[in-house]
Amino acid sequence: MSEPTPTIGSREKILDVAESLFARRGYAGVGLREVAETAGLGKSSLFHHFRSKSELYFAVLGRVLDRMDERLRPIFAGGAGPLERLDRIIEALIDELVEHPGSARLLLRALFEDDDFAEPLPEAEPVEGAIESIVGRLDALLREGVAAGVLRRVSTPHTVQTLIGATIYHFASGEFGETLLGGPLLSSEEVRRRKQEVKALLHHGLAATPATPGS
Amino acid sequence: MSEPTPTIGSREKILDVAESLFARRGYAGVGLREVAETAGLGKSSLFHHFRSKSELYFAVLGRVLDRMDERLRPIFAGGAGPLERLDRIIEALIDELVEHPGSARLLLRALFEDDDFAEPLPEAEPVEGAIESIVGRLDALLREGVAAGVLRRVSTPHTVQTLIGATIYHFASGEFGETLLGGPLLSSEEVRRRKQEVKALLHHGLAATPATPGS
DNA sequence: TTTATACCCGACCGATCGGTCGGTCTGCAA
DNA sequence: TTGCAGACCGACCGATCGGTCGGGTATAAA
Repeated sequence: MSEPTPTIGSREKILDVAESLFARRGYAGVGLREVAETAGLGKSSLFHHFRSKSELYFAVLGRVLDRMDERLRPIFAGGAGPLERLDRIIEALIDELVEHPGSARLLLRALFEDDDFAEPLPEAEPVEGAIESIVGRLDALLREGVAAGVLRRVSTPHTVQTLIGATIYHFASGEFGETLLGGPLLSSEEVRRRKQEVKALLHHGLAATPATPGS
Repeated sequence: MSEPTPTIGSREKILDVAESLFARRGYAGVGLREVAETAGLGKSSLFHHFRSKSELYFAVLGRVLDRMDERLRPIFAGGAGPLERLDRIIEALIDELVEHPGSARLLLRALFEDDDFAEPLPEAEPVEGAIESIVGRLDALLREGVAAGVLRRVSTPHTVQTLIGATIYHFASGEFGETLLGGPLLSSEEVRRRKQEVKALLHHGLAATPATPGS
């Protein structure tokens, strides 16, 4: 009676709490006791929904990647030109990172916390597949732009890395980024500015300059 | 007799080991027992050199930042034009990240693991100061370029973020980056390509385009 | 009314955590 | 020869870690 979500949603509540905590303090920095109690449960009840800590972690990561994929898929599949699709991908990616704070940190950590799990865990595979899928489509889009002559002859994997840095790292930078910008990272003004800066860098820095003689 | 560094250097050995481990698994993911034994000591001996885990951590970070500062300072202070100084900063930054693998991950983690330490620790202050100093000089250099008219009227803090992403994130990306590139991140060939890509993006994307009418 | 299932809990397990303590060994100065 | 300080160690501390276990409760099908 008192709870807004009486019984349904306990699993989602755990995922919400775990997403926030893992984003803030990383896999090793979060204890299951804190996750459970923040979600309003005893620690034992966690193991009713998730068999282990790593399964919970990859479930959180999977949910973040599913949201991202759902948002980006129609744009990748859209019929616009490569450069316009790239613009829309950047905007949608940033929108997703802003609407779900923590996603950026969680993803950034996932990209370079591979050493946390020495043995390859089976529950990690769908997550790795989802990352590969999104990154692969982004790389393909860049290749298409180069092939169509609308982008410079850049190394597309390096450009993928640069775009990840320009978006995911930026929104994961937390206090440091806010000190640098002198204000909140997620204000609509600063988000708009970030989109503009990244797109401008892309248009000036990646677009083929029609009048410039090639090297 | 058997040790190459008989007694002198035990502290440095600890710092070396801790740098590698903290870079790979983060602050919370590393136990002092492992640090000590990898350095060839008992755990108790660690506390003879460092009063606490956090003091060790910030000593490691401080050493990384000192190396970086020593390398970048003469370039910042040099007499070259802003654009050429920017090129040299990027090259020197990447050289430093390559010569000391782990630095990239350590620094990236430091930039967004602020939540690991809820209470402000006194030993963190010199580290924060060193970061602010380097970032401040980079920002000033970008401002100088804009003022001199050799750079577009970009937001300099946002551009700092982009450059951090393009350099530090890239060399921190580990297995993910190697999968993306299809080979080792630190091969001289791939390092050379990274420098070239970042500088090209900078020249095409940041340099003022003299013939283009402003918006 | 019985049985099955989902959900949740307190108590407990062995292991590991950061950190302390008392003490040993070595080299050097007095 | 003594004394002192730096370097090092094993044993131990309370706390917390991920995970298990047996049991309690509610709902719904049989």
